[in-house]
Amino acid sequence: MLDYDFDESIGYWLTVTTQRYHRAFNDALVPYGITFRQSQVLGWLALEGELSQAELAGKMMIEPPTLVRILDRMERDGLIRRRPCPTDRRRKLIGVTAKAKPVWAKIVECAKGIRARATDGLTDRQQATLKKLLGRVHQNLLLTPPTELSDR
Amino acid sequence: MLDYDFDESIGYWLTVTTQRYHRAFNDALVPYGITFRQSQVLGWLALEGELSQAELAGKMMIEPPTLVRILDRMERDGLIRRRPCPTDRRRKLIGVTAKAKPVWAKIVECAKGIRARATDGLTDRQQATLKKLLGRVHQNLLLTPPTELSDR
DNA sequence: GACAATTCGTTAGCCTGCTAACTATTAGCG
DNA sequence: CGCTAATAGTTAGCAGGCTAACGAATTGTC
Repeated sequence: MLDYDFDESIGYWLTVTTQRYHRAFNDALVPYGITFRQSQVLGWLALEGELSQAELAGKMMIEPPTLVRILDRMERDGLIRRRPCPTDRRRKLIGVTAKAKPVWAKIVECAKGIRARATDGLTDRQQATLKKLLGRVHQNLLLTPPTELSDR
Repeated sequence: MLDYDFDESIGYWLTVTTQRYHRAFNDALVPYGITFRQSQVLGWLALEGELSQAELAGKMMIEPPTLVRILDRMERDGLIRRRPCPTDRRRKLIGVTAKAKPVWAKIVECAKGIRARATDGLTDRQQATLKKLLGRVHQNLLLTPPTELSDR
């Protein structure tokens, strides 16, 4: 039978919990017409000011091609602006528009609500533990996979 | 500024860790020509035998339309078979093909490897804690969102 | 027995992930 | 200076997530 317990796997719980989290977040954002990833873009821009696409992709831990289409939609909806970098003609600087600013205030409320809901019943210590354990798993998986004898 | 610490958010760690996990899993499965979700389908079928699509979607915690395309690809690749249910003409029973069986043995090895890598440095107690905390977050987010005054 | 409500699988349309490959530009080095 | 290498953004193509809406079949109810 070669059975393998998905229920017992960390990966299973990681998957279903994250899925649930994103769904809750996206549902909460529907009234404002944006998505989880779009809110994250606005979040980083609010924190850091203008960023290039590569920098933003780095902060969000996604690949640049993934970011391109997220930004395309946000630009289409008038939430962000792409501006050519004055010193490097390859780069484009991403900035928020005036239209996005009031949206951002709503998102912060939303995010706090979801976070509170997600961590309901968990003590501060437990939340810290959860983050620490997730951080360790993340770190473990960042390392290059143990391919037999890297050939370079 | 209305800043909101993505770094401090459970959602951030959930997102990046899960992404990393899926990427590691998919990378490891490339030699066998299948993906994480496809391996999960084979896993549940190995455990439970033939299942309808609705049952399978329930086990995998995804929506039926999402499953349809996953199964389409697996059927195209000859890994599974859709068989009309003899007692209910709406249902289709999903079963693995002979071609899929040797693949499944490989997947189990793979999955164990990834799981070991992900949990490297974590004690059994810490792994249990992680699963318990994830389970609680998942449970919290399953509840219907606190929409103001459900109107029915 | 007939009609309404429900369930099953599917399709269409949207958003998000990835890799590979391309163009344009900049950086590095002989 | 000039050529190679690296970098920034994009496109194309694939896989996976969702909701809304549909036809076919079954269930429930009067």
